[in-house]
Amino acid sequence: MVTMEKFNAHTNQTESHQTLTDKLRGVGLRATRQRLDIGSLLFSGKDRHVTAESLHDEATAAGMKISLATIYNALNQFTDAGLLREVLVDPSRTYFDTNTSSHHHFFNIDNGHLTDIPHDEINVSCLPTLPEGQIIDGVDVLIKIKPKS
Amino acid sequence: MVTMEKFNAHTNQTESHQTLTDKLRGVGLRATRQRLDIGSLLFSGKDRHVTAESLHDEATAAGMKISLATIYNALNQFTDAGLLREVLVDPSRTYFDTNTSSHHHFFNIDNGHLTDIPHDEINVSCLPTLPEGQIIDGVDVLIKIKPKS
DNA sequence: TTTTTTATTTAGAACTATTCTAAACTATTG
DNA sequence: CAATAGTTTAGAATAGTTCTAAATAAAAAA
Repeated sequence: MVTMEKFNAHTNQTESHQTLTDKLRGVGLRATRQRLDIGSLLFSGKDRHVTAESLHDEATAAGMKISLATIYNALNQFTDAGLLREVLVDPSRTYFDTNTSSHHHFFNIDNGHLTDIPHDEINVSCLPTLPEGQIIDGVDVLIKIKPKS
Repeated sequence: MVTMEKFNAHTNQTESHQTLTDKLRGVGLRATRQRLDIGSLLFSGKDRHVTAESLHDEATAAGMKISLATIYNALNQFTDAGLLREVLVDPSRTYFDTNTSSHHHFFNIDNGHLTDIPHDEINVSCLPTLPEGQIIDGVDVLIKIKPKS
């Protein structure tokens, strides 16, 4: 069997070093050694979830020399460029809600304001099968909003 | 018009100092001056969203002497007891996802693992009317799971 | 009651994730 | 190549939160 490059279902193109360079240039970022290294870890076919630290550890283990600050920079730049997406987990500035009934929230990313979405105005038809032996602890829906243009 | 105590739709009882004491005792917490003060700010009828800091500022402005550490303690204890609910916003340990398509997540609160929920396995019928002049920036659904008992 | 036990509060230190700073470095442009 | 504009980096700074251990207050026992 011949060695093949991996096919990426999201970008619809093979992920070689060259296309990674193109990908970075395409979003206005210079194809530096560090970004190529980071990109090679992130965009090699399968979908991944990483934190800055986990990625830094991984890069270090792979013998790549990249500072933690650069990892943070790159992750934020990739996210701004739409190459990554942030996942809301494990909040730092924690908001507490006196309404403990099942309901969800609008979060105004412009001014940080949080407002309730009445329980009956949103409907999560939650069919997904849970991983074996697991049960639901809670469901959070956050709709991030911002001022029109 | 006679002064009336506020009626709380959630607890189905009037919110006097006495019922606040009961409320705290009911969840196994001593009715200390600080917790009563904090409770009087939180549970006086209307639903609220607060952070530890905002509540501390508010308490201080109201002439209450409560340390920030105590505010944190109380908010966490109230939350553990089900009197408050945490809202996921403004993450600190940020997770980045290489899958930028619209999809959501399972978060295993036991071991911190994050897994994708395929796009077609969850459905948010999102009817709510947005506040005037606002548009949607993104929707996050996080289903927190844990091991069966 | 008074005493004893146990929970709570607190200031300040510690911690953790993240961003900032400013100097050294590197890619790109002319 | 030289100039310029973007990038990397170590380390300092910041912010939200938790921890520590001593002082205090509430509840239970006597």
